[in-house]
Amino acid sequence: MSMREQIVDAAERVIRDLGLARCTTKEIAEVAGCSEGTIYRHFRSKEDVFLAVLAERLPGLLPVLRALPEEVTSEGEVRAALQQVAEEALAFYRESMPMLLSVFAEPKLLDRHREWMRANNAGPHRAAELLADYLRRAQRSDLVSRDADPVAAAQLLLGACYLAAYGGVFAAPAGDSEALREAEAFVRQLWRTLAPADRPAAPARSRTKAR
Amino acid sequence: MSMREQIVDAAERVIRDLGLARCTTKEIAEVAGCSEGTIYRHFRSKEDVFLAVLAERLPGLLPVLRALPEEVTSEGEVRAALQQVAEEALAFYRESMPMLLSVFAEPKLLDRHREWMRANNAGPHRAAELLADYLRRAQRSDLVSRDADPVAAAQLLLGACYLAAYGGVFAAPAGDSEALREAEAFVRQLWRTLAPADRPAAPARSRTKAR
DNA sequence: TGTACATCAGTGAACGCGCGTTCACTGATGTAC
DNA sequence: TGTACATCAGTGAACGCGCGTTCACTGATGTAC
Repeated sequence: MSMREQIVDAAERVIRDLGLARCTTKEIAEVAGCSEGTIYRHFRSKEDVFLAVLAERLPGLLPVLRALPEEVTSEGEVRAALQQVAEEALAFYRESMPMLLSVFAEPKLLDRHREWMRANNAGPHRAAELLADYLRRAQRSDLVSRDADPVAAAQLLLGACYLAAYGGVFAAPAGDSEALREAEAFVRQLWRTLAPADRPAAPARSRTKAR
Repeated sequence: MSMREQIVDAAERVIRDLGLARCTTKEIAEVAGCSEGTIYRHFRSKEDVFLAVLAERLPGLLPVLRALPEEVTSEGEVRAALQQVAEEALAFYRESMPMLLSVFAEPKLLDRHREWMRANNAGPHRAAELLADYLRRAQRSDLVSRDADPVAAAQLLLGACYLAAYGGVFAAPAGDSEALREAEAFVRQLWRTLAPADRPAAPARSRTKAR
């Protein structure tokens, strides 16, 4: 692994362990196993290191959403897709939370990160858009009610995952695996409350049977 | 206004304007119109000033949720209540975002804030609980479908508001009033997608009877 | 009322510390002939 | 192969700066007699 990669890795770890405010060049160098001077052989400033962490080390949620199928063929598929999206979203938000939130403490860093996100057509709004697109396709195939607002539904699902992740990180900073499993189980149930509104097509049949 | 209040006000303004990382004792003193020494007549440390800001200057969302009526009498009432909750939640999250998020940059501060929240029985989970309680009461009065999971529904609604607020702050840090109005209009529509699942009474009168 | 003293919010210069950044230097590696 | 030189990632001591915090001091206000 190149020195540059080691430095970015180290910065990420320090941010997670000690917080952005305590992520100093000294600390990064120690974890990376190099001198502070070396950092400046690879980056113009500490801020550039942070930007590299944000750009290169944040797990992506968008790829998952871009991979949602073009053709929607069955109701079960929609259900499974929503469930998977919810799980991935929760994992992503939990993973990124410490870094995403810290950035708000330093407006200059936030500005540059925002600019990068805009240039790469990323950001929270894109996730909702992609999921809404999928729901619209499902609507066209009559697998989701035409009454439902795809944008609102996407926002509801992703928002619930986001809030669950935030609540988890807020309540238990360390990797509380029990709480995490609980949240995962909870998120898996979300579509049950959200979906009935989206599936009036199959109401009589499946619903009477199921209950 | 006492000097103490002036200092807390000043700290809040500086955090909003410059970010937590740039909120120094010098800056606070300048905005408060006193010397740096004066801050230490009223607070033991800078961290204590921040905690006072968090405890005393964050607008409350919980009071709104605690004010939800005990008795639920009509379907229109539920609709109006959900709409109001969504608007208040969006406003609260937008308002608090810069401070709530910054805290994650400084784990020590986060720890103390969390402890305070716990002691005061507050936090994100409480909001969802209170809203879920209300939905349960509505269920008991048959104004919301018994099939709906109140906890999930509460999480969906509040989560969507939270994500909308986050997206807003992320996309436009300054008070972009147009984007804000857009988000408000959007949030006002959320219950339309969420509620049908909770109100089988309205769309198909026969269904409630059937059960 | 006048005098002597006590109290205490507020001052601002000074402090030591830890930060991000610089730079003259080292030494391993590559290249020309 | 051996020799002379160039390159460049990495070093670590040193720098100046801005930070949070301290403390001897000021001066307005209150109180006792």
